[in-house]
Order: sequence, then structure tokens, then C-alpha cells
Amino acid sequence: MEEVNKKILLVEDDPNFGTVLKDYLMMNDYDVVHAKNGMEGFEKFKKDDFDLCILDVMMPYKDGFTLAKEIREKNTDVPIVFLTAKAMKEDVLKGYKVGADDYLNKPFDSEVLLMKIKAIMQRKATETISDSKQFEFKIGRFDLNSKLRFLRFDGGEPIKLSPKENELLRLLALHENDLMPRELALTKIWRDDNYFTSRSMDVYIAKLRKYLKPDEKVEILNIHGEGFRLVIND
Amino acid sequence: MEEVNKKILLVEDDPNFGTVLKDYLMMNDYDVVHAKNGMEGFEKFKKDDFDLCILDVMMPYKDGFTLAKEIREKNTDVPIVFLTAKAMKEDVLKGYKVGADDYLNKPFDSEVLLMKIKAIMQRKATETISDSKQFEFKIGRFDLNSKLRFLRFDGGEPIKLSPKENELLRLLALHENDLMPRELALTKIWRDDNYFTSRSMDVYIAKLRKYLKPDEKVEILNIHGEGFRLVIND
DNA sequence: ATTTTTGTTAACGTTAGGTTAAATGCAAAG
DNA sequence: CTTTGCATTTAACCTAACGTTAACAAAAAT
Repeated sequence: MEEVNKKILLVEDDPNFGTVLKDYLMMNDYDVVHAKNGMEGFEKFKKDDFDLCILDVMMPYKDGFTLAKEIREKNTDVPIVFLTAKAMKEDVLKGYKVGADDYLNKPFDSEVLLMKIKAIMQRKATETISDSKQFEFKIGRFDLNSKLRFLRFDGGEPIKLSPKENELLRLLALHENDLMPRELALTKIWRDDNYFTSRSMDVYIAKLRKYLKPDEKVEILNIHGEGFRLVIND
Repeated sequence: MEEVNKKILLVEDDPNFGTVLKDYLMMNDYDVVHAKNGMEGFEKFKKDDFDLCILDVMMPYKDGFTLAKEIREKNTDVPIVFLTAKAMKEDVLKGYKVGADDYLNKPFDSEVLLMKIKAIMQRKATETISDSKQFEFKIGRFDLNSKLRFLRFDGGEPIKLSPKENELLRLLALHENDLMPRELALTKIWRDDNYFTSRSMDVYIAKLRKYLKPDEKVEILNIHGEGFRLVIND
């Protein structure tokens, strides 16, 4: 299973508490980016996609609420959890007004935090509305469905594709008739560019060529030292 | 536009507090059904469709957690908020385990409760786009009634489904011919995603396949590492 | 001619999934 | 309190799917 960790943005100005919390979350299989103040938090938010934001309320220069408002302008969906030193009613209300998903009073129990995070992530999971059709390609007489990972010839029996086969063919299709650089596939699919991953990719090119054989108008050409090219001759 | 009030099930054994809270909520344009104990709460829950359940934890005969579990068997979606007298860590954890959406310590500020309710309803509103009243499905020659938990072949004798069987088949049916991600089922139905829940799900897939065998046009396909796909071939 | 890159096939190790059965948990009934 | 009858989890064993690596052949570049 290609399990990708959930990514959390943690904005907390207290360096001790922040580091401890970050380590605790990372121990529990979350990827954590720690920003030391609101300004930095917003910069980091813009540079990446997060599954959850945990914001300290009391911070110098830019407090948690202001930061939350900025984040909401960029992204209406990302869950936000506030941390606050004391249970001030006004604070709590203000937090919910900017669309907080939850609220924690310091000091809080770390296990409780974990459960809350889990609950929030689960809520998000249910919202996953299947998005657009950026996953279907026509390749000569073939249909590639990249979401369901199959390739069909002339509307016949679909051939199942493995994740790597699928990703590679999808990349080629995105560059149809054009160069698909080796390096691109290696960094995007294999996340590493070395001798072995490169050979592995060649193996997958061979597999794809075999699949595509039925349509003699479709071929994968090599551009020596550069990459591959999916061409459709008509 | 005919604005219909949201319906809240309030289960609280303290008659004074319960009545006050009920009145307060009704003043704020919610329809409230007040049950005085867990037993009565479950009866009323079965008789109606609620947008939110507010459950006191400490109640005679049937406590809030037990009631929540029963409610969850009938309905995996309805948001649940617990009320508790003191912030016992065990209680909080137990609450999240049965899928609580939030948690309030008595005495709490009524305005805070209102904000939480609003936040929860908003979340639900975004989820409930298409997902609204989908409890009956046609699956090839089968009929699935997800509310009564039975599956019928060709209008013959209905097969009773267990809660988990039912939820899983319902999720598959909601994504008919499309990918139903493993993670979605695990977080929605099992409320946890680990090795064992994952294997448990595989066991249930096997059970469903057995049930669906009579119609050879219906099958549950696996997409390796991603999830399952309920397909109806015609 | 020699080196580097690519084509192809097969073997291997690892992980995910299929299936069945036994163990556990739980609530209703005795 | 014990028994019974589920629903669900855990365990065990097996097969299928995947990806990597090695080995050797062919093609292209130098």
C-alpha cells in the first residue's frame, strides 16, 4: 500500500512546546511543518497542500485568528484547529466564526488531540467528491482510464494496469506526440533518478509496448538520452 | 423558499436542565425532540430523521455511549455531540471512538453550544450534496434496502444483512462502477485505518461476493492498493 | 572499436488480497 | 449467573499482483 502521511501545518510560537508537539505528531505518522509565527505560517501554507492546520491563538505580530482568516481566503476547506491558553468565551466564539473545526485549551491531553485529529480527518474523507475527468485518455483505438487503471482496446475487455504502468502511460499520453523526458517520469513516478530506477522504467516501457501492440498505429519511440515519445500515426 | 428547521434529538435525563436547553434551542429555530433517557432516546431516534443528536453521557439504564453505538448502527452519518459533567479523559476518548463529532463539558456556555451546532450543520451541508436520501439501490437483479438492511434477489426472499455488510455494500453502491477507496470505507465504517480493520474489510468483501453470486453480471473488483469497484455488466 | 544507452525476459522478494475457520465480544434469553 | 446466538475480529494459509534487479542482446553514440 502506498500509504502517504497526512500533512499538518503547526503554527506555534513557543519553541519548546512547538517542538514537543511536532515530534509527538510525527511519532504518530503525520508529516508536520512547524512555523514559529503567523507570518511564517502563511508563507508555508501557500507553498504546500495541508490536510490540517493547528494554530496557536496567541502569537506576536499575527495572531491565530488573523492567520486563519487569511488561510480561509486561500482555501475554504482545510480544517483548522485552534490552541489557546485559556477558555475565553470570546475567543472560542471568534474561532468558530472564522470556521474553526475544533478547539483545544492548553494544557491539553495529547491523546485527546490525536483523537480529535483523527475525527476531523475522517470527516474530510467522507467529503471526497470524485472530481473531474482528468483521468480519461484516447490513445489510438485504446481508451485509458487512469483512475480505474485500465486500458481498453476497441471497447473490448479492459486490461488491468499496475500503478506504475498506469502512471507511466498517463504521463506519455499527457505529452502525446511530444517528448516525455526520462527525468520527468523518474522524478514524478519513481521519486528518484538513478541507474536502477531508470532501468526499471525501461522495463515498464517494454510492458506498455506489449499492451499497445494491437494498434499498429500507436507506438512508443525512444529519443536516445532524452526520453520517450508516444506517437499516434494516422 | 420554504425554510425547514433542522431537527435535533436531545437526550438528557435531568428534567430541569433538559427543558431549559430544549427551550433555548427552539428559540434559536431548531426543532427539538427531548427524550428523558437512553431507551426513550433510541425509540424516538428510530421514529424520525434527525440532523443532530445531543446526548448526555451520564444517564440511568442506558448511558450516552451505548445509545450512540446503537444510533451508529442505524445511521453512520448523523452527527453526535456528547454532554458530560466533567472532563474525564477516558470519557472523551470513548466518545471519539464511537464517532462523536464534538464534546461539551457541563456547565457550558449556551452560545458556544450554538456555534458548535452551527459549525457541525455547516459541515454536513457541504457533504450532503448528492448523498441525501440514498438508502435504496438497484444492483443488477438485486434490491438493496439499506435502511431495513436487506438484500433481495429477483423479488424473492430477502437476505438479512449485518450492519457492517450493509454499510459496505451501500458505500459500494453509492460508487457504482467507480472506485470506492479502501480508506473511505475504513474511516467511514470502521472509524480507524489499520492492518486489522483492513483485513476485516476484506472478510466482508468476501461475504458480499458470496451474496451477490446469483447474478453473474454483478461483481466486486479489486483495484490493487486503491480499493474496490462494484460493477454491473450489461 | 568501445562505451553508453536501450530492449527484453526471467527470477525474485515483498506486499496486498482471497478465503476459511476459530476466537472474541456482546446482548438477549433462559 | 450462565447459556445461546449473533456480529465482528483475529489468525492462518495461500494466491495474485507488483516492482526491482540481473543478465544478456541490440542499437546508438563516441
